Amino acid sequence: MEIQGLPGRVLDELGPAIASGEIPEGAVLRGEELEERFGVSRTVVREAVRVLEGMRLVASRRRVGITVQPKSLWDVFDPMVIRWRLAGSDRSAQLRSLGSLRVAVEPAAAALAATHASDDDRRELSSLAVDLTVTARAADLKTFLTHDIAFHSLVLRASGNEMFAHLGDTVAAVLTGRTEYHLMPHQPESYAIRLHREVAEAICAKDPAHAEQAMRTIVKGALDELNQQLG
Amino acid sequence: MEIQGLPGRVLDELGPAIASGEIPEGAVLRGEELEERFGVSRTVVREAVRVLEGMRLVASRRRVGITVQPKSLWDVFDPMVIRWRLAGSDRSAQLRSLGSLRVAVEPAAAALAATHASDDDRRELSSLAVDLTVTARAADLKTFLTHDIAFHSLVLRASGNEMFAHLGDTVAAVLTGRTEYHLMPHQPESYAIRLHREVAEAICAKDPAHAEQAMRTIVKGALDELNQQLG
DNA sequence: TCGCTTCAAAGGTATGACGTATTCAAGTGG
DNA sequence: CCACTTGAATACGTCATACCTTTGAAGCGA
Repeated sequence: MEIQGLPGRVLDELGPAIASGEIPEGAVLRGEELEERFGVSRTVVREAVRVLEGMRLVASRRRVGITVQPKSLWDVFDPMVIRWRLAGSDRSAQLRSLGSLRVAVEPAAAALAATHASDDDRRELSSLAVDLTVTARAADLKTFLTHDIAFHSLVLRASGNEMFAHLGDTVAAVLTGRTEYHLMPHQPESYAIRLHREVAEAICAKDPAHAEQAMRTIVKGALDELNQQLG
Repeated sequence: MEIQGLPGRVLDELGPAIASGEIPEGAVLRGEELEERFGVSRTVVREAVRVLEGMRLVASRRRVGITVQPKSLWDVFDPMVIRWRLAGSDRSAQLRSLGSLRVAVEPAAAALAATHASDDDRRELSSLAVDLTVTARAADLKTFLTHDIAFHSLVLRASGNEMFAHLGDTVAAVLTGRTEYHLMPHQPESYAIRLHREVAEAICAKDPAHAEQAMRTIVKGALDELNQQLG
């Protein structure tokens, strides 16, 4: 849960309902209705609605009520919105969007990391690449996922760009979702593993072009695979 | 103003103060203190704080107060946060981050637009490229900015990726900020203009590679220029 | 039919009361 | 002298109520 207390509980039910389209665009909710539905006071409902308003999921107007905004206005980069959509019926659309985003961002992040990463980051990256190889051979999907997330997050963080770094959690959500919904080959491909090591080596060798190219191959492969599985 | 009513007023003052670092990380505010400072009731303060909490700018804990979160936790993709940082002392850092993001995203968006754009989008894009040429010759900076924003927003939208599309407003803020703070050559360069036309033509000709390459040259040029001006 | 008035519905704000977690410190025992 | 317990102070959390403001829509009259 991201936000605490009763408003958090309301958000955890209302947010996914809206993000998944269960409550459609243009639907109108009344505050009193929500109070009854969740058995909480006006204060709590209002605070929850304010947060949703901050994400542009809803807008509140006098004499009308709380209306669900058209999707095009939603803050699709908000981590909560992303999580809610990944959990709901919009999952595949969200995964596609995130896939394209990864193809755009991660190669650039890898290139930047090759020039900006600290020595510690470079060492950690090499270490993670080895871990990936080992856990892949052992077919230990759970640990593999952990290391995969750590690897991609670290590259994003090492890029030195705060916005790229912030996408680490989102990428983590994508990778997790991919394994959870069995959208992944049961045995991690050795080719992908080799590419991860290539990325790590290129970043250690301060070779931006190579790091970018290898990372692009990784994320493009992931996107192709996704499109194949989703039809 | 993004959020209405008194909470919006509080946000418009508190948000920028936090985002600009005027109120530093780790600082602790008390609700009562904010009530007095803004002359509003608990209700209003609490709702404003909830929104800030949704952006991860602050966290509220019992017996402690409202503490400003470390920057690394902020939702740096939230449009409000971006605007606040662009308006404050963090402006140059924010512009750099956004510059790198553009280099990553816009070429990818251009490539996608070349294959996904509708015929209407393609026509509109050609038209905007012409408008850009004309207003650049006339040295009409204000109108030029309008068309420039329209051009880049349209490419992002035409990519068919909702997340890319959502970055349109952010790019608009960057372009606007660039002219406002005189970080732009007084007369738009003819080279950049030619590249814009190249992008439009490539998208119309359904040539993803060319569109991507031309757009990359544009945004890389913008980033170089920015780095030059900021030292 | 058009335009004005009036009314009521729904959110917006203020305030008082009470609940509750959390911290800090005093006190206690070893 | 240290560690643990205990209690009270503090600041947020929640509820309930009252009243204000806005605004859509019904109703009325010209």
